[in-house]
Amino acid sequence: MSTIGEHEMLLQVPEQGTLADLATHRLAHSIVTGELAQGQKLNEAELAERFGMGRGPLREALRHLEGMRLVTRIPNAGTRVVVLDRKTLADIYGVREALEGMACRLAATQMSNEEIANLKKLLDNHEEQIEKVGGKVYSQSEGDLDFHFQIARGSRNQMLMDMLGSEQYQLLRMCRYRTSRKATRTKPALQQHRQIVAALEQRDGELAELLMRRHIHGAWKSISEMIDKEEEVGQASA
Amino acid sequence: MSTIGEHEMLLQVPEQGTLADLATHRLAHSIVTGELAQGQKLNEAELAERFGMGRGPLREALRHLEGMRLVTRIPNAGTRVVVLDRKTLADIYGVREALEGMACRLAATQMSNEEIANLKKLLDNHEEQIEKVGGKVYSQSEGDLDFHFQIARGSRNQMLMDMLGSEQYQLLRMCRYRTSRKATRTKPALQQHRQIVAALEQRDGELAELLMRRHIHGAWKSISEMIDKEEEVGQASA
DNA sequence: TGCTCTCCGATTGTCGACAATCTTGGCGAA
DNA sequence: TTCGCCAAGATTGTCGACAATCGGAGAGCA
Repeated sequence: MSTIGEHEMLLQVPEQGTLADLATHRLAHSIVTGELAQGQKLNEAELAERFGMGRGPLREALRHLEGMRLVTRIPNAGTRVVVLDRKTLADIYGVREALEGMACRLAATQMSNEEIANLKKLLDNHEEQIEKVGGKVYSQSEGDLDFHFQIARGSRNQMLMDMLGSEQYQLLRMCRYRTSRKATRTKPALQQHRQIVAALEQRDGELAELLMRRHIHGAWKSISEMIDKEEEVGQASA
Repeated sequence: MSTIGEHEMLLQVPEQGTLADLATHRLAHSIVTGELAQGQKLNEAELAERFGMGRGPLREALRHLEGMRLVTRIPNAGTRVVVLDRKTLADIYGVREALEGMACRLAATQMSNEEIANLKKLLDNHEEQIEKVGGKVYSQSEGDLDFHFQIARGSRNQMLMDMLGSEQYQLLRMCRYRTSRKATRTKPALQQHRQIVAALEQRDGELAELLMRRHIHGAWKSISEMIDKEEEVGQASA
């Protein structure tokens, strides 16, 4: 239907449900955007007061976040925001390559013509935003996530969608926020996205998988280099 | 080190931690083994009393299980054991094919010679158990899970290990319990396992991945047929 | 001066009770 | 008879207080 606001799906936003769900959402957002620093300790009482709720719901939220791997919990020692070191990111991107490649292969046979058309429109919007000075880098990054999520959805594999989109894989978004501010590599990424859509249009699953794997592999190499540089300046200033 | 008792890793058993962790463990076990039927509603007060704890820790446990996808929770309407229908199982096995194939490919270059040797011993034990009337089918099934988990560990990819082993993927064990009582297909499965280990010994990642994918694909076909038959008799008796 | 041990504050873990919401059974009207 | 509405029971959601445990500051001793 609509091609805009789809990334709402990535974090079922309204959360009209329980306070615990609300807290989960707010905390996840704070962690993903870096508002809460990596490794920072999360004080239950303090957070509960800030959110205007008791500690019960908040503890449930922390348990939920633990399941999402956004926090680490040690009994009797508190909960901390997860730390994304180089090895962890490498592992994530490796898994992503396998899962998103698979999603692409399935999507090539499962997506409707209309869905593929919408995907093209999404890329058009994306390009438009890039043209006007990159728009806010924010929406650009989220737009990219939209693209990947739409393909995951196109696979018609619920487990895959769960792992790549709705909950399990928030770590990715976290990584994006950390790295995508540099906002390099958007042009070639868009080009690769178009290639992938073309493969989907031709219903060529093998090619689509190959292109997606290559795309993600390239993204990882780019991010990896970025981390290297950051570590260098980190070393220099230390 | 030891090749026995390794499947303890699959459900960090001791759980000397909090009551919530204990409840998580006990509930997960009950669900996986089928002691709690699929779709059954979980009453908080009742379970809390049975486990001799308050509702607080129990609710945290349910939140954790929700993250593991072992239960489904609907606000103000309670928590239910997840239902593994045919589509869900198909999705799971599809994802498994991608992830375990990847694990195998990585393991071929990452595992030490000693680890591979231990893997062979594991299969010897496995064969022994099959010879003596199949032993308890239980340990046989768990032994198979051990095999797969050892390879996941051999990938040296923590995210992969998490997804395949320690927490996220309990659904698989649940499925095993439901289907493996029939205990067919153990001989060919063992044969395939040996082929995989041989590929690992030769450090042939591509071959190892291919064999693992084929192995899992075969397992799904076998289980799929089993479900078909069950549905037939179900239809007949209805 | 440096190390250890102890005690205290802070934080987490747990419980019981209360409020909000949903479900169900019964009653009355069309 | 059947449909819809209402009330009572049951269940979930939430809160505040208490107990258990941990980390750290400071005193005491070598």
